Amino acid sequence: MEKNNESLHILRHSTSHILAQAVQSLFPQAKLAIGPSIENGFYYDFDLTDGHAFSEDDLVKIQDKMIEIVKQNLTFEQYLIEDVEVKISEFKSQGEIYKAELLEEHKNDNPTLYLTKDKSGNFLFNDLCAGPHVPNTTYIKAFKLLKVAGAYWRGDEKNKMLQRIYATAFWTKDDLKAHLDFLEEAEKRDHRKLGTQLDLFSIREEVGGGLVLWHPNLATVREEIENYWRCEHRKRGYQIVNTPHIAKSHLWDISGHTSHYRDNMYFIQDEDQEYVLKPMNCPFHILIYQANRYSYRSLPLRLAELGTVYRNERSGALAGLSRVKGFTQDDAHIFCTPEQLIDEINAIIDFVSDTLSMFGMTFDVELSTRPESYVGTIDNWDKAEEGLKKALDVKGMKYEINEGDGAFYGPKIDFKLKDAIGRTWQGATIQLDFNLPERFGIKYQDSDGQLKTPIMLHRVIFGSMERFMGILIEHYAGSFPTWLAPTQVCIVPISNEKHTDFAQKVYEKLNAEGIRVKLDDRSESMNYKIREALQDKKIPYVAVIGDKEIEANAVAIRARGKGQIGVFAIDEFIVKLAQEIKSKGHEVIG
RNA sequence: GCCGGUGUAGCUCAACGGUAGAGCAACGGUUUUGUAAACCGUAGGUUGUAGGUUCGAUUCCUAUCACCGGCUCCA
Repeated sequence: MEKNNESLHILRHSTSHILAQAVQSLFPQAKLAIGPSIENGFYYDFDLTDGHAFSEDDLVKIQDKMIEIVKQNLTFEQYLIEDVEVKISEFKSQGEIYKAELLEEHKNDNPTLYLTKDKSGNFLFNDLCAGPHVPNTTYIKAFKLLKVAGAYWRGDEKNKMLQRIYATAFWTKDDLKAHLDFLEEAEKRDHRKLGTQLDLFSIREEVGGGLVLWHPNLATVREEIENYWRCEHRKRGYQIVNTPHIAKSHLWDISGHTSHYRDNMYFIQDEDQEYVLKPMNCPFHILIYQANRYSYRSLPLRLAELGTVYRNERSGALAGLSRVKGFTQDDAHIFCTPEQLIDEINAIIDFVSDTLSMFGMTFDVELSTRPESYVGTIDNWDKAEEGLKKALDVKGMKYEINEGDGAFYGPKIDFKLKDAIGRTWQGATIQLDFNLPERFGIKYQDSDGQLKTPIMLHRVIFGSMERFMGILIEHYAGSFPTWLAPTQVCIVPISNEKHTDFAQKVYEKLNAEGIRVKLDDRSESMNYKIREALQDKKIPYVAVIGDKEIEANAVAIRARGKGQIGVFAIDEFIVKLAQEIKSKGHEVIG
């Protein structure tokens, strides 16, 4: 059997059968649901009908049992189900209701069973499965059970919650070890850990889950990114606006939020007037549009805002900076004519792609279509979905279709960013909306003199500042490039007594140039300060100052992760540092 | 919201029925350093919160808040 990526899925799927066999042998009451291969591993869902919950200890026992089964050198054999109805009732009588349900669905697809058989030809276990599998268990050499989690049968929260065991398998022990090492490495990059370690942000119980306190360090990173964002928007023809945090409920009745987004909204009662804490910025931008008359010549109108919104999330959904209740969207709304639409969408795709590639990030694209709860006519929705598809096709971008995942007012193009652990997060999104302009009755005057309804695009590049920072922290593993680093240079005098005066002058000089610099004149050893600055605080540069440097009017530079890189005249260092900062991520010094 | 797990000093962890201990950080002192952890000392906690069981609770039980791994949902 050739050992490539495709066959790895087969190996994993086969290992999942062994997992099921082990579980049923240790827990005869366990009923089998499904056990597919997934990216980086596989899982199997079980219904432990007696309410027992798999523990860490159980995982060890199950893993041992699997090793025992594998050692028996069993063969996998396919078996065609001849009488489906008989097998369904057999499954039912065994209590295998999930298998029965699956077989019922696949009864016209020539369903097969896979059996594991020992050397004497005894069948030990069977599972409804289309296959294929590895020929026998000698192929299964390197696997590990990772974690237990709850999962709804068929992913529907109306169904029973099953217990899912996540695991992984590889062709060799070395491959397995490499993957486990990767997971460990990813854990170190977790933005929540780095957030504490680097004093970036905190989330306090007293404030509430999903509400972020930005510490000075992360606020600095954000400031740099926002400055870049503003500058880039002006270049690309956007105008920047600001809008309030609350508005009367009536505004959200017009937009449709009170009926389609209610569960996510916070309401504020003020005497007999009800207000809503804004979950989105769009209605405000529409009102700004309404303040003036527009013609086809003056469109597109591009309004951008770093708008802070609040959304009530289901309690289990919150996660670090990735999923919060209060967040700032780098939002924009573009009002345009149908003729301008494709160019506008393409310009946004370029904007997203330019921005993400500046950070060296990769992304996948998805097109999300009409959800169950929506406003507007099917005709408008079809037009909108076609428009987005056309724009993506013109760009030649590859994308997946995500049925029913659009916003309630329009379909969207989503850009999925990967975090350190390989989880994907929605970052940038472009949403095409024929509906809100109609609901608010906004118009423009076309070349034929007629008043027409403009098309509206909602879009974000970073998604939210919070989530993007989370991804950024993990992306850089906390070692921000110089332009973003909260502290860019740490000055370390070798002897406080002899060198601090000069170090102070260097500090003032760098500070006057707008460089984020710190002088470490604590009574600590030089080695300690260097280690703390470079390793713990992940500051890009340490400037060491001693007799020789004072003599030469210079600084000895040590760079994060690189060690000593040389002695620079102070002015030369400043020039190079400024170049590096300006380059936004490209290393100049060294 | 659901399933499972976890909340002990600023951080990382220990003790697990007999009223809490370490390392790092902090603070004080000594040291003044030539390139990734100098030395000594001090202080710091109603063990997330509220109830309950018990002679006695950080430890057991219940509720609640928060976090973690997932599911569902989403920027």
